Amino acid sequence: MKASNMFAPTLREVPADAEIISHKLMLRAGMIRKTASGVYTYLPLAWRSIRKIEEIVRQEMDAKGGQEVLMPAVQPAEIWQESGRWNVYGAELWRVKDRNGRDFCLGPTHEEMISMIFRNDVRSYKQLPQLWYQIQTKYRDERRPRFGLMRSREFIMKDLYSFDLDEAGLDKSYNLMYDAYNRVFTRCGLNFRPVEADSGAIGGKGSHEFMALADAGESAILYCDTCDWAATDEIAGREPLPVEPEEMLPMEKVDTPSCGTVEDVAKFLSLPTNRIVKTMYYKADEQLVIVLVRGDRRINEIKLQSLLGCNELELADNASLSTGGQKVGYLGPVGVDKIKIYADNEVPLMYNVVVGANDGERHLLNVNYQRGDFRIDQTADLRYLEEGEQCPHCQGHVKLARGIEVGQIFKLHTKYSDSLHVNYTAEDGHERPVVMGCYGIGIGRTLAAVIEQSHDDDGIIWPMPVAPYQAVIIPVNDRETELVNTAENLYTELIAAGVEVVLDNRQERAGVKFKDADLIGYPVRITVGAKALARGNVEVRLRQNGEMQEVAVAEVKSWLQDYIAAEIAKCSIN
RNA sequence: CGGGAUGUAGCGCAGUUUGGUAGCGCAUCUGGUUUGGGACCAGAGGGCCGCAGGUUCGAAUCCUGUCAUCCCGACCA
Repeated sequence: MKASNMFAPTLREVPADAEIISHKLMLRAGMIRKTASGVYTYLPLAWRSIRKIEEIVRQEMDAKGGQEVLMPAVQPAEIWQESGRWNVYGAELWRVKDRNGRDFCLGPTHEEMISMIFRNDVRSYKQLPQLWYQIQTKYRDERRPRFGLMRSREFIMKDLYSFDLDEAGLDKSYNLMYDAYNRVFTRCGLNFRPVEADSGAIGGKGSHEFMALADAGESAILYCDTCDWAATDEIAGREPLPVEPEEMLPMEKVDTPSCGTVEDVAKFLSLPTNRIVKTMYYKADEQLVIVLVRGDRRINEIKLQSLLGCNELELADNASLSTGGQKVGYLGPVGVDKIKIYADNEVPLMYNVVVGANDGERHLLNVNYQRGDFRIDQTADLRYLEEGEQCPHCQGHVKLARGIEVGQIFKLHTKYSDSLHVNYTAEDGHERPVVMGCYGIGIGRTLAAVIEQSHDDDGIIWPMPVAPYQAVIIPVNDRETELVNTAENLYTELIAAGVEVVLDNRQERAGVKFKDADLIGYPVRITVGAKALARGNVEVRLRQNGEMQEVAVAEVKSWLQDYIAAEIAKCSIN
């Protein structure tokens, strides 16, 4: 590619709406442009990198026996109604109507579609297992698109679906994908970590997320500083630690004026926050429930929602509380009889706790569940694990990091085969539901994650396997024909050798070309200048560390080929 | 969904308070000088001031509505 004709509109200034580094750099390097909120056009440089990531994904999927298909982005409402998700998915499902008013959606994912295909054409156990995948544009009408390709409404995603005879087959498929994902992200040059995860709206039990570690990440992950346990904050939890028994003191009601929060109460009573029990009213599908948690803990609404099995969960507003004369900040479980009470596992073990008195600005001291002071209908792990707590699996301690979710793998079991009646005929002649798994990779998000992890003040530093081009040749002065000719010849030779190289033949001063080269992030820069050329050399500079060396013109091709091969090898497994 | 902010040239912004017919930097084009880290001089082109309505002799500016974009929050009792 010659830069004079390359469409890479680099910017000196960043558009004001870019917030994180990868978004800014992709805009500045002329890789993407915004078309609407959360909808982007991929310009040539971004598209080249995207295709490289896709290719890595294809190779690793194929290596596990995956077969690529392409399904429609537009899906009829009927199949979503059949699975029940038309109503469950919520506002993020991008619904559209055709000219006749028929309902469709732009697919956020393709479980329904692929299940239909399977249902129509696969009958026998002899045809299993199957691993089908697709790479395509998907849609989620995000409540708040942000951070460029990181959280967009239209995005490119690889989804693979596995169909197995039984759980053992699913485990095998799942493990194949677990391995494939490690290979994919390693080959993309990412610093990542697989973590135990919640399966969310897609459903099913058993899931890992692949997290690229980055401060700009939207997910929090907890990991052990000693063993290799790691999980998202959404599901991380542990059994309560044993509590020292105490003498149960008589319950007492005290005035606690203007103490609206746990911190206020703790301060007012000179007690640590872990001696208090928080009482939270939630509205779960319009049903009021109470949730109790230790004062210094945070309720994990994802855990709560999956326990309650409700579609919508929100904290109750003041209006729905005031009926009983209760006051936010002074709520408690004592004396409550009509509302179901859920408690985090730690709560029933606690002695002499403080709770709201449900009586003006007062709290109750020395409340003991074990004495029967209040009722709990169900206990469960309902809180977030916090940094610094003991690891759930060893004596180590929990650390917190941020990550970008670039992939997730799920065991769906028979969730969709049951609702959509996806069966096969087993060896014994009976119909059985097929056991499914699904495995996603956010292609654009992976690209963003790479940049997020690999850049400096001047621009992007591409890992070789996903760089849009491997090298750039810069003749330093375009009036000197010897420089220009050498650069041209080198370019022709490298192209013939299969090197992905750009010749920056623009009528620009050297400084402009250097700045653009750094911004775009070509891994190797070949500078053709008079001084070195007098010695028969060109300068070769590495983007990743700025190292510069002279290489004889005749040696450049083999030098580059070696370097590229070595860099790609650095990002490979085995 | 709630709150806040912003929409003026491709990008970044000023002008709005106090209404008088639109400006700066970068980018673009032309000519010249320059040529190893975003050059300089001279000139030029480019804007329905988000959109719609209203007030006014006159609106980027005031009023109403609407759309879009961005940020923060989405309840810790």
